[in-house]
Amino acid sequence: MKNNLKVLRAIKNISQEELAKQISVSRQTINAMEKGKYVPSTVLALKLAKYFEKAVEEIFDLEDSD
Amino acid sequence: MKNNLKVLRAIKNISQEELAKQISVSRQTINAMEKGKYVPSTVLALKLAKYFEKAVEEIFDLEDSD
DNA sequence: TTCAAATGTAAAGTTTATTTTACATATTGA
DNA sequence: TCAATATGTAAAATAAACTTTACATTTGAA
Repeated sequence: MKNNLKVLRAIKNISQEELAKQISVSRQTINAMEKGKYVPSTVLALKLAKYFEKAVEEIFDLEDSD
Repeated sequence: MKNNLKVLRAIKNISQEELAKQISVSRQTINAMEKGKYVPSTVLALKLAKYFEKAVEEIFDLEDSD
């Protein structure tokens, strides 16, 4: 699964740390997600979607391997 | 986090087992989700959304406790 | 009422998400 | 250039997702 977090974050011009704070996770969790190192929980995905005012599907995308 | 899976499944009139097969998880995973026992991964949420032709937000809902 | 299918649940085990700490590198502004 | 801030990464620990097996209960149709 891939995602646009890095771009969305750039548009809002906030750091990984700031985003982490906003949605109450560690900075490493944000970093790891952006680097595609793991798949977040649905709660996290919904929080990110809410924060960026996007649909979950606009941020996260299934891949053939999923 | 809550969800409508039971209702959506009733509309399509398929069993937990059938749904499990469709999205390649165990029946217990479907059952546990419906019973609110745990939060699925985003991959699973996206697969369910695709299967039911709904947005993730139409199936899953954040609660204050999230 | 009876039988089969569907659902609920539980325990044990495996895998994966997430945290914490810590450090190295990159970037940027003064 | 210097210092601060941002990012990448890694290891160890914990929590949570998910599987498998197994069994009990419910439901619905013949």
